[in-house]
Amino acid sequence: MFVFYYNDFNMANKTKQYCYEYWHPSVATDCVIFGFDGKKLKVLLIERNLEPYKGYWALPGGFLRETDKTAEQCALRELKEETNLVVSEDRLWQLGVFSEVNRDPRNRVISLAYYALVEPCDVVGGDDAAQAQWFDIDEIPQLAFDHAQILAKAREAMRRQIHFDPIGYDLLGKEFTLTQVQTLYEAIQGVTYDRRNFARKLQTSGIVNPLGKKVEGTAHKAPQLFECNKDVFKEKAQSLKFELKKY
Amino acid sequence: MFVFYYNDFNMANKTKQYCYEYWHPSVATDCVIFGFDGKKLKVLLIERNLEPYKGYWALPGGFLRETDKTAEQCALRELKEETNLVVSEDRLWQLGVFSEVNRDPRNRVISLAYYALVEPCDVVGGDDAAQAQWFDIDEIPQLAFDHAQILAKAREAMRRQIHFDPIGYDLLGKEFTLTQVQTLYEAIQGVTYDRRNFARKLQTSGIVNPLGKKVEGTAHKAPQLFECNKDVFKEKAQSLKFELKKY
DNA sequence: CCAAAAGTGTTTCCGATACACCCATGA
DNA sequence: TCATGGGTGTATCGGAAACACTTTTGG
Repeated sequence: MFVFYYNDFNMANKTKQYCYEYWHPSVATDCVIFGFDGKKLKVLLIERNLEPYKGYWALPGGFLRETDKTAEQCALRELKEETNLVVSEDRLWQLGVFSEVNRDPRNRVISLAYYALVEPCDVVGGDDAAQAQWFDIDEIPQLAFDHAQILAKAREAMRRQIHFDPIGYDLLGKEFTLTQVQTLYEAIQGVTYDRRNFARKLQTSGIVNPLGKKVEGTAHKAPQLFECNKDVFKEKAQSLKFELKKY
Repeated sequence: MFVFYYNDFNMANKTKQYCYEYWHPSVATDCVIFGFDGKKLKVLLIERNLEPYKGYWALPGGFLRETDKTAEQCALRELKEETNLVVSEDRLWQLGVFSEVNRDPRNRVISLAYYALVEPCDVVGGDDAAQAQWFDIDEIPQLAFDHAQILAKAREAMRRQIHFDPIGYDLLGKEFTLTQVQTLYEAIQGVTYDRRNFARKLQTSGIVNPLGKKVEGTAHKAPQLFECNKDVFKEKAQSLKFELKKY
C-alpha cells in the first residue's frame, strides 16, 4: 500500500492513505433504539469515551468502513460493538440523512440515521462507549452532536410507521397481554384509549391471537397472553386510504 | 495545494488531491420528481450524457460537493443543472439511502435519495444530461444504476406520506378543480372513488376552499376552482390514530 | 376482606357508502 | 341537440365511542 505524509491544519503528521480525485465527506451511521419496559418508552444511549463530546450521552453509531457491505450493516455493527445489542436487519428502519456542514466539529460528516424497535434486553458498554443505558424517552440528557434532533425525528417517524407496519409488537416480545399493547400505543401516540374498545378491536380484527396461556403470579386476576398476527396487521394496514377510510 | 501522482487500477495518472486518514465513500444525491398532467402521474428523468450508463435514462442527481451546505442543497443544485427545474427545499422529502457495494460500477457510491412533488412545468436538459423529459409513471424505460428501485421506493413513500402531509396538492398548483384532486388521488392510490362522496368530504372537512371562480373554455359545465387549506389538512391528519380511528 | 387489574355487552352516533337525476357549456 | 363533465341529496350500514359491573388473584 502506498503511504505518504502530509500536513494540513486539521491533522498534523498523520498518515493519509486514502486519496481521491474529488472531495469526499466522511459518512457515519447513528441508531435510535427504542425499547419499552411495560410502562414507558425507552431509548438506548451510550456515554462517549472519546472526543469530541467526551462524557456526553449519544446515540450509538460510528463511521462507515470499506468493509461494511451497506450502511445498514455499519449501523448494526457499531450498535453491537458499543452496546452488545444484536438487531436483525429487517427490524432496522431508515430515518434520514443529517448533513449540515457543522454538525460535527471535527470534519464534514454525513450521518445516516436508522431506528429500530427491540424487546426488553440487557445492554453493556464497549469499545468507544464508556457505558450503554436505557433512558426514559421523557428524561433524555443533553446529547452529543445533533442527536437530539435525530431522536426527535425518529419518534415522529416511528409514530407514523406504526400505522402501516406491525413494528409496535417488536417492542413487546413474542407474548404479551392486551394491556401491554394498549399501554404501548398510548405511550407512543400520547393519547388514552378505552380498554374495552381497544381489546375488542384487537381481537375481532384478528391482529392478535390468544395463546390460551395466562400470566402467573399477578396480585390480581391473571391476564391472557396473546401473540401478534403480523400478516393480518399488514393486510388491515393495506386497506388504509386517504385518512384511512375511502372517500 | 499539494498535488501528486499515483496509479491504481481504477484511475491511471489522474490527480488525487483529496487525501484522508480513513477510507471515505463517494456520496451522491438522486431526485425522484413527481408531476401530474391532470390524468397520469409523471416522473422526471434525464438521459445520461456520460459513462457509465451513457444513453440510459436516469434520475437527476450527482455528487455531493464540498460547497454544498447540505445534501438537500446538492440535490436541488443538480436538479437545476440537469433539468432547469427549481424546487424549494420545503418541498423536498428524504427518501432513503442506497448504499449497496456494487450499485455503481465505478466506485463505492452512497446515494442519498430525495423526492418532490411539483406542479406541471417545462424542463430542459443541461450539463451532464442530454435531455430531460417527463415520463408516464407506468411507462418508465429501463433506468441506469439502481434507479428503478429508488423510484419504486419513492412511489411507496409518497403514497404513505400523502396521508399525513398535503403534498398531493403540490402537484396541482394553487388552483384546481375537485375532479383534478380526485383523479390525482386515484392515480396515486390505484383505486376509484365516488365523485359525490369525494367532493363532499373535501368540502365539508374544510381541506379545500372554493375560490368563487370557474374554469373557462370547457366544452361542458364549467367547474369551480378551489385552493388547499394546508393547515386544516394537517390538523385532520394529526387526528390520525392507529387505523385512523380511536380504539 | 381488600386492592388491583381483567373480562365483558349494549347503546348511541357519526361518517362511509351507495346511488341517479338535472344543469351548464361548447361544438 | 348532443356530448361531456359538473353539481347535488338521501337512505342505509357499520364501525367507533361511550359507558359500569362482576371476576379473579395475591396479599
